[in-house]
This record gives sequence, structure tokens and C-alpha cells, in this order.
Amino acid sequence: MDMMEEEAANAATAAQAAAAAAGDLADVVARANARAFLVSTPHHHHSPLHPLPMPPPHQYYPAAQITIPYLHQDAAPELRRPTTIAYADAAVAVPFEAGPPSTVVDSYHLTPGGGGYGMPRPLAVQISQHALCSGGGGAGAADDGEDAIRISPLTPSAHHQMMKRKNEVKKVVCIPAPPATSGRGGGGEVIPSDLWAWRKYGQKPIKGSPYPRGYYRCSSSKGCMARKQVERSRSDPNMLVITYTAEHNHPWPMQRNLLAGYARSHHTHATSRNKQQQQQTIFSDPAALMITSSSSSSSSPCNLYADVLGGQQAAPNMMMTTEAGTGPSAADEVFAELEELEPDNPTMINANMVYSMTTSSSRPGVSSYDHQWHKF
DNA sequence: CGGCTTTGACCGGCGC
DNA sequence: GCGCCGGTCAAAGCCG
Repeated sequence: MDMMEEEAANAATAAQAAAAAAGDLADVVARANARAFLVSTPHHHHSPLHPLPMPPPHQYYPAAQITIPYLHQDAAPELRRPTTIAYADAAVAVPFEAGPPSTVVDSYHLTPGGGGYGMPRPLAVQISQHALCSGGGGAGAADDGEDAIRISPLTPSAHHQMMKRKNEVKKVVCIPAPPATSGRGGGGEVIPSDLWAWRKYGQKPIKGSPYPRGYYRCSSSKGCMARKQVERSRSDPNMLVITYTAEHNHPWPMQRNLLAGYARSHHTHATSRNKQQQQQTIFSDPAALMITSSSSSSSSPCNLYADVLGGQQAAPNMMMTTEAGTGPSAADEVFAELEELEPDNPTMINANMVYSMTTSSSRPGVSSYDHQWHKF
């Protein structure tokens, strides 16, 4: 028991260090993203680059741009193919070399319309989108691969019930998680920050899972209905499953607010307070997590970015600049800031790869939805 | 003082 | 109708 606790303590310390480091990058990326996005907004309905209409700004999800190059240019066929088995498993196991794909993922019943949550379809690759593939009762919200296995295939009636119960779109992001902080009521989860300000309003043990699910709502804006649920994958505790619900009805938090929230959580790492509460802070968002690759070998921003992309070819033009010419400046800035951060963040060496499931379907209510697991 | 987490209570959907 | 379960509320306490 003592050993386990010690181990957990060490893990927590490591996680905090990583979190602190990642927080820096997350912040950088967030700010650059926000900037890039703001710049692009006026064009989002007209850009010839986007065959599909862009959603309003508040629907924009920050992490998207980083995934583009890989997905559109370099994604392995098996990761692009609409499929079943390997992908969900890969989403869980691959980042940690946990072994060969094993079982059995059938269809995740997803809402049609796929595409994006606040981004043009081509960009909407990072966030899986499905309607309440979990929703209430039982199966629990979109979960990890195992859940994907568990909750599907849904019977038509089940699907109908879920649709009936809640007609909300959820986006599920699977990301590598820092080591579990162990015990203490399962409270000490290190929650990746997604650059919005979230306030925890609840936590529940989930039946069938040893890990509790945390409930967060957006605290940036009072009327904002955006929510997210965070839980560890029960099949792979190293993965965090974040389910986003509803959309932000406001622009990005003002930098000041962002920094305020960030400073608080960030500061807690620096001061290493021993409250579990302080562990529940910024690690990074999916985007920032991608920056946890081994940037130490990078000598230039572009290389760093390549690393960020998991060793895939960097395609700067598809990054911030993709959005209607948003942003050389934004990209430059993030590069610059990344460069700045890099030497100070030697801990950012987890070559984590992030996957998420993307889905599409041509017809609602049809049970055969395509879904893909994408590498971030 | 404001904002945050924690946590037990409460509510509503769903299956039996 | 009852019980289970997931999701939310709200009071209490902590922290800077």
C-alpha cells in the first residue's frame, strides 16, 4: 500500500511537472489559435477554401488546426478507412504501445452531419462527433474504446431512445492522460485544459468504471451552455476521454481571463501545493497535448511543429493559415512562442499521439455510420 | 471577496 | 410504480 501511494505520489509529481510545462504550450497555442481564429472569422462564410460553411466563431474548437496536415496528407490508410476494430483500439493502445489491436469495435452510433464542430469539414477531424452515443442511462457517455465496444452497436430502438432523450451533439476526444493521481476518492484527476475556462460542478462514480467522471461547465460566460465530461478510459487508464457537450455561446475568453484561470492553475504547480484540488488543472488540450512530442530534437519552429504533429510532415500552410489566410502572423507567433518555451520545457517529451474518432453518415437513423480514428 | 473544488442531495429518464 | 443511474444543484470550505 505504501509503495502504491508513493508511486502515485511520484506519478502525480511527474504529472504536475508535465502539466506545468504543457500548460505553457497550451497557453501559447491557445492564444495563437484564438488570434488565428479571430482573424479568419470574417471570411469564414466565403472562403473558397471551405466548401462547407464555417460555423460561428463560438463554435470553433481550438485544437483542430493541428490535426489537418496529418489527416489529409499522411494519415495511414488504415486510419482513414471507415472501419471498426483497430481504430478504437488504436486510440487507446497505440499511444502507449500497449499492444496489438484487440477486439472489436463495431459501430459507434453517431449523428450524421459529421463534419465539424465549428470548423469546416476538412478541419473537423480531431473531434469525434456523435449524438449522445451514450447519453443517459447505463452505457455512459462517449467513452473510450472499451466503451465504444460496450455501447455499440446500439439497437435502433436504443438509438432512438437516446436521440429522443437528448438531441445534443457531443464531441469526444481521446487523449493521453497523465498518470492517475490515485486514490483519495478518485478525485485527483489531472484534467487537460482546453483553453476555455471550465468550472467543475460535479463528479460521479460511473457504474462499471473504477474511475469517476468529472462534470465541467464553461465559466467564461454565464449563459454559456458548454459542458464537458472528463473520465479515464477504463480500458486504458492512460487515456482520458473528454466529452464536450453543447457549444460556447461566446468568443474565446479574453486573454486576461484565460491567463487568470491559467495563472491560478499554473501557479499551483509551481508552488506544489498538496491539495488534490490543485492537481486538477491544466495539462493541455488536445492541441497542446500534441505538443508533448519530443520537441527537444527540434531546432526550428517548423521542425518543432513537425514533432508536434507526431513526426509527420509539417505543413505550416495548413496550420493557422488554412483559415482564410488567417495567419502567418499567428503561426509565426506560436512558433516563436514555442521556440521560446522549448528550452524551458524539457519535460515535454512524451511522444504521445492522440486519436479521435471521426464519424460521418449520410442518413440519420441509419445504423451504419462510418467512423474513423484519427491520429492527432 | 470572488472563484474554485468537493460532495451529498436531488431530479429526471429509463428498464423492469 | 419502483429502483437504478447519469447529470446537475448547491452548500461548504479552500485559496490567492
